Amino acid sequence: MKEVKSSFHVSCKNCGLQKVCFPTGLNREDVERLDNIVDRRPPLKKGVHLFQAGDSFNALFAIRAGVIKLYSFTDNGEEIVHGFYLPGDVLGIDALGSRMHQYNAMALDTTSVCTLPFEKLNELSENIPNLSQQILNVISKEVLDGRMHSELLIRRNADQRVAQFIYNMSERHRHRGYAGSEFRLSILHRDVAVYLGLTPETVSRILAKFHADEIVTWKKKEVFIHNMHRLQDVIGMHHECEKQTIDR
Amino acid sequence: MKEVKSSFHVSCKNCGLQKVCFPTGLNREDVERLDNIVDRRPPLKKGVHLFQAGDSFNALFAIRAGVIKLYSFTDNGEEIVHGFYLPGDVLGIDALGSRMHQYNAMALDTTSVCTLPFEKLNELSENIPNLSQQILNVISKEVLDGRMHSELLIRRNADQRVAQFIYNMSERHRHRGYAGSEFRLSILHRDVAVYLGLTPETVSRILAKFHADEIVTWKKKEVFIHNMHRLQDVIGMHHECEKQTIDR
DNA sequence: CGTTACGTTGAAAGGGTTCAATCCCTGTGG
DNA sequence: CCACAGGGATTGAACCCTTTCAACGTAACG
Repeated sequence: MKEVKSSFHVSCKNCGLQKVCFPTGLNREDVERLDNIVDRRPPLKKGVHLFQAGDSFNALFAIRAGVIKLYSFTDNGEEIVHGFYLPGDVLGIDALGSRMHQYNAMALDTTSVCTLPFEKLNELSENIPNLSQQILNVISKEVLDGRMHSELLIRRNADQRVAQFIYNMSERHRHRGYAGSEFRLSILHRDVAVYLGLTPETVSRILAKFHADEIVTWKKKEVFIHNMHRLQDVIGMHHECEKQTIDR
Repeated sequence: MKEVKSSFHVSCKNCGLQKVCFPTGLNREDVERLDNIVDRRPPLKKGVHLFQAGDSFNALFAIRAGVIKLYSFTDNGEEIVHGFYLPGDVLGIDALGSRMHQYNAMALDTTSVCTLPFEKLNELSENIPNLSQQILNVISKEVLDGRMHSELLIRRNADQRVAQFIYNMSERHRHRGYAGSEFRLSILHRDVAVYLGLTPETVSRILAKFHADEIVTWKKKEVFIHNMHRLQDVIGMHHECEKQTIDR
């Protein structure tokens, strides 16, 4: 092992996110081939854009560390937050049709990203059948995510939205091998409010209530879920069986 | 011309929806090849399901005539309407990842559908480069549609939602070569309400107001837009330039 | 011609927003 | 090292839009 790679040069093979990210269901050899087309760059600093609406599309991006906010603006300049992308998530699907990014992607914290040049990915998928299905999976996740977001906005009151958001984040962390009841979340309450279609004031009041009720505490950037059971009760979940992988 | 084909046997080549549907950007010969894999069946009667959540996925569907409602239910049994599919629209994207339909698709009126077996479509797309991009376009449209739905739900009040819905329907009809200011819409107000995250009562009141203000009349299944300008004003649109293709 | 589901209209209640003041954390510069 | 600035978070009170509940009207279907 003669080359010492810095942390942002971890290969797919050695990446802990394989189960969440792209290579799911690929064999060792194919992961190697995927690895060869991946372009890794120094981390993005907080507040920097990975891409912006109007940028031409060249590649999909897989998050290795950090958080990315995908957002846009309405005609009258109000911000819309479409989602938050965690390590293992794939970003850039919005540009697949028009070959131009439709939304803005901003790092909310120091964020490392793997770049997957789309042309090379396509060439590769001609030889790796599982890969094209994998691409469909990633896209499909994006579609379902949008639908779940709509569902949240239509049929849930403010309490339920906030509870569902925290619960989803918990599941996503758990799915990545972290503790589901205690994690760091570098997302402003303000951004969560916009994502949930609420005002920052409302979110603040609800978090205060959850804290007082000893359900969840979210102070600074640390989330503690004190009572998962009651959190699920707020959402209206039936919690017979513990498992259920909801992602983004 | 020795074989007389009934109306639901129109070939892609002779279909008026080419610009809206799949074959966009394919040459004459490729359309022919696509045509050969398309499976056409007798129309679905009102209330019949094209597919239901849990059905295994075999094919994408292109609407030739009629309307399809895509919907599901929340954990506590409330209906969620994800969208309405008009002639030229492609349905079934929700199943691309899991190979199983996630939602229910019901005909709201007598509806003709072209079935595009997915395996055959994939084989074909290996030889027709434009076709795979075309598939991406269709998927991408689905993603963007979901995001636009969310945007509607987050940042618009009831008046604006109803106005936007009618305006979008108008654009979609216009895009298909029909009059944009006067069209038939076989969608229950109740379903629109669910789609917009409102109650039927609210939608009813708003439509009454739009009628009284001589902006839009929607009685029975006929929509008349009396004043497109004021409709756009309700939405908050800037209407310098008339064009802008918003689809679904 | 009756039944059923959809649509309409009214009045009251409630959940979330709005507006405004204050607090608090972080980062910056003296 | 401390003071200050600025953006985000918090808290309170009034308001308003949408929902809810209930009653009635009406269109479609057998």
